[in-house]
Amino acid sequence: MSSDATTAQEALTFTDLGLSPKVLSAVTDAGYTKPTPIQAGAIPHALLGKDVLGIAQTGTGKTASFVLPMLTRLEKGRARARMPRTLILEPTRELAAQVEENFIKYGKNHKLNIALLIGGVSFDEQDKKLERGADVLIATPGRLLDHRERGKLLLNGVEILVIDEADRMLDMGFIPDIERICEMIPFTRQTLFFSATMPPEITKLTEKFLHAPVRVEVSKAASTATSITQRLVKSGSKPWDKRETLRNLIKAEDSDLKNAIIFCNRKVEVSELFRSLLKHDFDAGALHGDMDQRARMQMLANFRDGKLRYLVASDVAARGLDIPDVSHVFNYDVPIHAEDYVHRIGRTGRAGRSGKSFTIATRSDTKYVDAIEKLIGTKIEWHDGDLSTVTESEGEDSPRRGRGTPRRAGRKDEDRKGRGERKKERHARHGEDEMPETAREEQPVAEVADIAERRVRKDAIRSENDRKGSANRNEQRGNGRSQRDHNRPARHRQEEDDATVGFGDDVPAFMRIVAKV
DNA sequence: AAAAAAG
Repeated sequence: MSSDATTAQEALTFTDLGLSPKVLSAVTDAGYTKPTPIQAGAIPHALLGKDVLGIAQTGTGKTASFVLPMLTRLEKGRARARMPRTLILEPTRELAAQVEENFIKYGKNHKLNIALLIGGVSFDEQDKKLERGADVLIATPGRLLDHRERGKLLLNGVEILVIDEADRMLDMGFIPDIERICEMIPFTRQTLFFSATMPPEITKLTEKFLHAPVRVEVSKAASTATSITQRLVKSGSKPWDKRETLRNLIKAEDSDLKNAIIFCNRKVEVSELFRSLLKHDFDAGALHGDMDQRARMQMLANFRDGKLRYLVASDVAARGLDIPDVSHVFNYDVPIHAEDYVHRIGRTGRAGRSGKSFTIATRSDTKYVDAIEKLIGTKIEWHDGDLSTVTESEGEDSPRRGRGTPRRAGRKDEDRKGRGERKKERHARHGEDEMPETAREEQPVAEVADIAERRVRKDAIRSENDRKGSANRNEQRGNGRSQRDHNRPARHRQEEDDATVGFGDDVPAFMRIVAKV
């Protein structure tokens, strides 16, 4: 490590950093004048072609700290077919897409070919972009290696390599892939390496793949602790109890609540809660890794644009996602790993705003709550009395839940069961009148993803209609429906027809229709 | 007890 980049950041503006006029003009147009500490520290060195080790959390302006100097450096030279000039590795598809957006935003004065290589979407378009010659290649590791193995991609022309969120890659078991990829790229490259923390494995990686890096360390966004109000909320431990707790909480917060991310620990819970909220007329979307990629993208976009007020999500959304104005974070489940708590609540209180987080806790969560409090170094206040006052509803063996009703099945269980058996179980559950309404809303992940996807399609059709400004909606609708829809079972088609009733510009009506299903 | 990523 050569030097710590300590500069008088107060005095700095973007014009002092050595960026090209094209980049500066895009930065100005985006409304920024003053670089963040990580930007001020990293950009001058990155522009000189040095390796950079950036230690910074998300939300510190880290992305621009590599995007801006890369754009400046890319102005010289051209990309050749199948030989990208730069490569950015990201741990999740959403983060990769977010980086692409940054390149589009700040690269608007450049003529750049940007290729996004992520899983869950078709190869064709990605192949075409590679063939054309990519100046910027943004990828998740799996899909990148897939392209390489198919011979569509040569990495020996890469001039700049960015490894982002390295510690998260480690958590996700990507390090062997990262090492493989690093070894495919000539060592004459420049490497920009970012991590929020520096566990020993990551330090080893930097020693192996970075050459005399400039270390830029940014203290944790001091705002996190101060601008987020944190509360614990007691709840009975049954799913219907927790859902009711959540609904009451949301309603009580209504006047303060602009929008909220609601985190669950598991994908099935995301699906269940999502459906439940729709049923109760909440303006909700869902996001987890088993959903169709288009649905994932659309849900996130709609939440960002304010078309959805609530986003029920797994930890895929816990880190790094840049959604500027989230007023509330609800933890429907206490995260099992304390660090995840910090990442989750960090989705609110961003950019100097204040935020609120509520964590629903049951008796069995005590030890996880303790671990969180230990990690953050403070006790979290209870919102409305602690768990000693909570009343648990009946257990699973009780008549309330009914005989033989299986406990919530994990995905593996679901997969092992035949269709018929699952159907039988659903029928059994529906026969139980005394069971709370919300307790019945169980639905395999795939089906919810399917619903999500149909919503996405409707949304797409709607924007298409808006764009054309057509007078004849019915005709448009007919045209907009794909062949696949006609192949759907009648019940689904019916839903879709229902859903298009009252297709207005003001109200996303399709949501309420889905809720009636 | 989970999630993420290549199918």
